[in-house]
Amino acid sequence: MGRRKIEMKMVKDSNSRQVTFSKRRNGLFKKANELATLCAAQVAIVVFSPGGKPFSFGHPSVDSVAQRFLNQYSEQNPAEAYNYVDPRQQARVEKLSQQLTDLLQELHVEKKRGEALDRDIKANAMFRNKNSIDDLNLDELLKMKASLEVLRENLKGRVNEMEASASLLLLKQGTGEDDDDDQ
Amino acid sequence: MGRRKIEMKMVKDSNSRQVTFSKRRNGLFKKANELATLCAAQVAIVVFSPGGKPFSFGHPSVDSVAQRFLNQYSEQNPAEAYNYVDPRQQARVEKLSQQLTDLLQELHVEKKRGEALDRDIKANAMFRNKNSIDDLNLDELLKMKASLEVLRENLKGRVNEMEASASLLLLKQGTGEDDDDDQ
DNA sequence: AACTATTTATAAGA
DNA sequence: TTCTTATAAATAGTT
Repeated sequence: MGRRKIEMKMVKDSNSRQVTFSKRRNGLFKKANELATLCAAQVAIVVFSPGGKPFSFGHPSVDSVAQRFLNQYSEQNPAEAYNYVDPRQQARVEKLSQQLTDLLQELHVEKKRGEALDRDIKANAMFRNKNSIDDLNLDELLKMKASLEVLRENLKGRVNEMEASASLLLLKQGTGEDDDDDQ
Repeated sequence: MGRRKIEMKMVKDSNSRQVTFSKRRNGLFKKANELATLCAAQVAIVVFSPGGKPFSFGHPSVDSVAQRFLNQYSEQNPAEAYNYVDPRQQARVEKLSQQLTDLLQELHVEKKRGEALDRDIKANAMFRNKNSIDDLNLDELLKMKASLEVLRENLKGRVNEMEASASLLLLKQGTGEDDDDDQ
């Protein structure tokens, strides 16, 4: 967006990448602020720059949103009463987290596979269209494509839900800090 | 942005607000994805809609970014001598653990099926290459259609299984649904 | 869910 | 980094 359209690949040049990161981080936080303002929504964002520096945006604060996220699952759990985490429990959570990460990785592969299939079907449809051999089959193919897209959307949602569920087990102690950190 | 510029105040009409929320949430997540892709950055977003439903975006995942963020602030973590484990949390962890085990089992099956699908797709591609565009006839088109239908059935089955398995991971109600709205 | 007239974001350049 | 500007992208209002 701008003088030229750019490929959605990692910007190779380290300097340009840093510039792009700064600009887009600002843009992202601005959008988040607008979303919160216009819609009375709560938003929390944490970003690590390519250099590993943390930035955050929160409305009303990262901490409050994280707490709310937590409370959804801990119900009336008076978790704030103790900050200690049993090492065995911690180890277990970490193991679960690792498994979940692996799982998400696998699901990511599945998604890629689905996208490849989409491309195949699309190519097929275009090919047919160009040669206008069989419009009925083209229509069927497009319907199939739409159906696959719905399935894939469902899958995507499930992954998000899993991530949210897992977050819970990990967001334990208070976050501290809310609005903008710095580089 | 659009037909008219709008004031940066909460949208009063509940319906419009919901529409705006959906559109802008999508926009925000897209921007976040671009930031992560272009800049090799890690990004986590949690949003609560005006209706109170949570949505999240994470690259590589919400929990990994949250962990990294939280670790920065847990340096002075006292780790009391309590040996108490909240039973509810313990139950959650055990339940999740079991579900993950089940899910991993299913994924193993899915992997095999995915490999078969890959072979099908490759065969299809070869089939298409072998026959020049000009030679494509109705018979071949029908074969291709049949083949694609088989592929769709396979994929549908795989996604259904994944959805069923993933559902087990849902600890509570209303965790973001898929990608859609709420109120 | 789609469609556009506009506004906004931003890539490249200074 | 900040500004400028040409262009790409997002989206408000509409159907």
